[in-house]
Amino acid sequence: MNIEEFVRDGHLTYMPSVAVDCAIFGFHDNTLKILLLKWKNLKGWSLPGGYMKRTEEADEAAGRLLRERTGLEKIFLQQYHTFTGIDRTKIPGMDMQEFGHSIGVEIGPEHWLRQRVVCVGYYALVEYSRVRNPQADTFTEVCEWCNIDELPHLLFDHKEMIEMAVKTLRLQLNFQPVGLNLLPHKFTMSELQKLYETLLGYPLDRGNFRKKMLGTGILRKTGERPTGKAHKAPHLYSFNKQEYVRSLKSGMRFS
Amino acid sequence: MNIEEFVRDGHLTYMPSVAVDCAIFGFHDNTLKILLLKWKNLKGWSLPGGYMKRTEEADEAAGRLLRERTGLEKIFLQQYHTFTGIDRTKIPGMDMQEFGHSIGVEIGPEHWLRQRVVCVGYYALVEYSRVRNPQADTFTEVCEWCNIDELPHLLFDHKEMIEMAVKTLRLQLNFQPVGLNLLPHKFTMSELQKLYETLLGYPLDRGNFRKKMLGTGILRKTGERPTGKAHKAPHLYSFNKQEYVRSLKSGMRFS
DNA sequence: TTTTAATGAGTACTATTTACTCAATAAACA
DNA sequence: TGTTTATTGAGTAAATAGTACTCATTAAAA
Repeated sequence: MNIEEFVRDGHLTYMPSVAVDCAIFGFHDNTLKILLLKWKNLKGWSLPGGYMKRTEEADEAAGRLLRERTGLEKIFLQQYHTFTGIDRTKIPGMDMQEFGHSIGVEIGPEHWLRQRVVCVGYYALVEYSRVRNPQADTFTEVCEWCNIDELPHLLFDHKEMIEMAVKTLRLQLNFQPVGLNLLPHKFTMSELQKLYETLLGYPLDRGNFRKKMLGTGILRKTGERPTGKAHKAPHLYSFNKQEYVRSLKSGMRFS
Repeated sequence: MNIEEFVRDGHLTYMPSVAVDCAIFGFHDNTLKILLLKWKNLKGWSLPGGYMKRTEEADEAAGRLLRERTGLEKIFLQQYHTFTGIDRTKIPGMDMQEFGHSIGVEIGPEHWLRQRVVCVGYYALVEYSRVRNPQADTFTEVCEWCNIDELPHLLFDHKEMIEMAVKTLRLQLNFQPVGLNLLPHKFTMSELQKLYETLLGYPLDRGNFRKKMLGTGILRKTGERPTGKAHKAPHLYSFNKQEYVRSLKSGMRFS
């Protein structure tokens, strides 16, 4: 669907007042990253998102968006909050009419795009390296990873959305398979620790982290020890998924 | 707004595809209770809920509903999930036309009430005794407390909604001021323990619970010891709200 | 060959949790 | 009126978990 079609007939396919936005998290170079879109005619970035189709539920809409941006299927995806601010999509200093002109279409006063939109927020956890060529959408020109603590200027209420998503991710660390979904299949103990430290926001004792992690039984030694880097080669681990999920049910705890 | 007005012009006041439902919890006789509505023309019960006004945000809508049913203001209220199932408001064996006739109004095929509705779910915690005379709404005839494990037949997707609300409440026990909002101002240690046991779903050791609770510093001895009942008179406690909120930030833990 | 920085493993100490015991007490009972 | 009963307040010992370390090992770099 191109822009003209979307502006004219979008309301036939989509619900005009319900959207889904998706905070897609990745972990790389010991840093939490998020996938953002740079808009064509607005000076700012946003989360990937879009209207909900009339024929789909929110989970499906979020999955579709994730697929469209990353090409990935069957990704860990969680609804975390619904945003309903009255003027949440308003852009300071620009009205919808102007925006229409900037993209070359007419958006009259009764146009369906003028309706108030509530937005169901999701967060997704993806393995960073699997996202090869993230795709922008109709209204955007760049889709790329941004460090979570070096965010660009964000449009709409997306700053608040990201803050809330990160906060939720932190709280869910002991109840959701965060490591399993953010790390590659094989990883070192240090990488796992760095992920926890990044999300918790404070350092952990190396020996105790190691002891506790191994104690939970959620890790499997692969036997490999990747050489090539300086110093002693670390073991490579992978998750014992069954045991991980079982552990989460009673709630792990790292402090 | 009466039924005729609502059916005819409701879409001018309300967003036709966004609603809010509210799981209102109370605690009485050592039992978790929820406030439910019995419908006039449908054989079943539902959560209090309603369309979101065009001029209000979800939090405000939930607050309004809570006020309309219970008469209470400034109640602990938390969004917990948004429900978007395609046929979530469908009633097996009855279509909207029939329903319209049953309440004496005409609901044609293009009527605004036919639109798909997504629903933002909230849960509220109220002090049971403060709810004196819960009020039914336009479509319902009874509004009353039900035991959480003796639920009547529920309409729409409200069984799922309640289950999810209870699950959320359990998970939030250590992060939200659940005791503070569900218990009366003054309460005994046993009552507090019963609340925790009810929500957690398993018994706790009395001595250890007491020791830990007093250790957190969130309780204040009132000095009173209510007499009149059999056996040794227990102390009455109230919450030290500041300390409670502070404790929750780092997350309490009862297992 | 030596140095360096990181890993794997372990240890002593502290704090918390768990599973109990026991005296005190207020109403109910005989 | 004295005794019984159920419940409360308080405390303890043992087991478990968490904290702050040390130290030998090792692979690449100097």
